[in-house]
Amino acid sequence: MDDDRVRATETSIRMLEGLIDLDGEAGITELATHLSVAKSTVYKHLNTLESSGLAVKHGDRYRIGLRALEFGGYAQRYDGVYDTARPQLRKMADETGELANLMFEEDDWGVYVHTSRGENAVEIDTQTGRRAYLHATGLGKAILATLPEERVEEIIDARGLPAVTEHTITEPRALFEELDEIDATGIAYDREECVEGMACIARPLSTPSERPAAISITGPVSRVSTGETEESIRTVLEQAGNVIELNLTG
Amino acid sequence: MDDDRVRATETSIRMLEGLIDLDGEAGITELATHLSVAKSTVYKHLNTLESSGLAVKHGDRYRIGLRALEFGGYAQRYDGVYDTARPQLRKMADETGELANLMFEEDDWGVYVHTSRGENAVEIDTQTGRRAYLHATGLGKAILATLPEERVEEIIDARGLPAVTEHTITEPRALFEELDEIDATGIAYDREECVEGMACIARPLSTPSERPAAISITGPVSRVSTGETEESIRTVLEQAGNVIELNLTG
DNA sequence: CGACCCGTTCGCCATCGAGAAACATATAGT
DNA sequence: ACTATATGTTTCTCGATGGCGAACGGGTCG
Repeated sequence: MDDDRVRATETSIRMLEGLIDLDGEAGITELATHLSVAKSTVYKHLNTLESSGLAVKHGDRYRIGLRALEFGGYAQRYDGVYDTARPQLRKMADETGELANLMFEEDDWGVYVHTSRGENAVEIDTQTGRRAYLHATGLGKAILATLPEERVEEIIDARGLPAVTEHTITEPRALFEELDEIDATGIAYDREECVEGMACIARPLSTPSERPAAISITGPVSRVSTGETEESIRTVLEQAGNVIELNLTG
Repeated sequence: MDDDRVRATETSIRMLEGLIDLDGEAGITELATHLSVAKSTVYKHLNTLESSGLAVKHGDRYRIGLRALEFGGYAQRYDGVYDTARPQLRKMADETGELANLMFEEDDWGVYVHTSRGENAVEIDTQTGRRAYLHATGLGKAILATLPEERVEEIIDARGLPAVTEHTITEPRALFEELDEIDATGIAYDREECVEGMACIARPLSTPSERPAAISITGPVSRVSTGETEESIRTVLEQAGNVIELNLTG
């Protein structure tokens, strides 16, 4: 039965998604045609969203409002992992000069929750809140490695194993093998599986929170994947991870 | 007429707010009694919110989902100010050792959009997305100083001038006087007007974006408000602000 | 084992969300 | 200057649906 959902809420959310599709900003007619609904419907929904701060009106154009950020903040911080990890990410970024990331698993997705940029950090899009396939990033694989096999199956069923680049693992068999190895070594590697030319070294976090998490360092293959730096990045990850885990259990 | 709003959407949003009220986490019955609506209603709304990622179910408890963070990210970044300011905030934090903040005005509120912590940064709550009265913070006053008088009147009408601490400006007269001074000097001070014991030095940002913004350094009165450091913080703010403005107009 | 408490399901009804079309207002074209 | 066209706003109508209350079923605690 589809009767345990509220359609009006769903369309309101579709409005927000529509705004994103239309480069984050749209007028009423524009959004109405994009979503194939009546103008008056869009009008009422945007009005409602605006009065709660989830949308913002500027002239005749609408955008997503900062209120969403407030809600997001609660999602981000409720278990303390974010707050604890944040200074460590910064330290990681400083020590390596690269890009440090924190990811949570939620709803079968990997969600980038925070990033910290070192001096030479690459400029790739790790916008806070962005979702990524768990099997296609070092962070995601690190997370998957901590989950029971059935859970991983579930996630595969839900999201599939699409190829994000030509190096992405797309075979369940291969994925499970790698997860075993990650579980054994405690470190996950990603060599251009997520972004062409980029590599990523990740480490799962073992926290009291029920929300799976991982941290990583990302950079160009040329820098991150060479034996020497790889070694030092691993220790940076290890230390930062230990500190985070200690702070959370202590 | 109240007919140009969507009630179902409003109640969905009330559910999210309710979750916050209940310490970020609640069961269905709990939330139903808190909001004084039928259990089945809460059930349907949370179900809907969950399937879009705005809520997350863990066992029988619901929380706000990280999807909100994704939406918030778009609100944060659409005009480029956030991305441009971020590295400068970090620099400000490093150079002063204190807490650096970025605030936007939206919907007559001041919204904390990013913070960067220096070595000695105080641990106060500047959670991303948090809203604050514009008249009661250095950041807010810096923003108000850039707005036309009518706009400031509007904001006062909408949000009032409540006393946040005993030092908060609560008289329109006094506020406008200070805004004039801020406008003349380009710097806004806040001495315990927002948080007891804390001072804040802020500077408005003049950007191509129609969204008013300001940056600041916050710290204990004892450190921030003494002549010498105050001086150096001012120059740090000035420089960072210039760089941001230059990057955005260039 | 029974009394509760919770999430879930069911069925009902007045409400209200959604659409279509008319209206108002601004901008562009000739 | 005056259409023509686009947009946001309003109105109206109708069927769907949101919200309720009550019943169900599965835990848990005494």
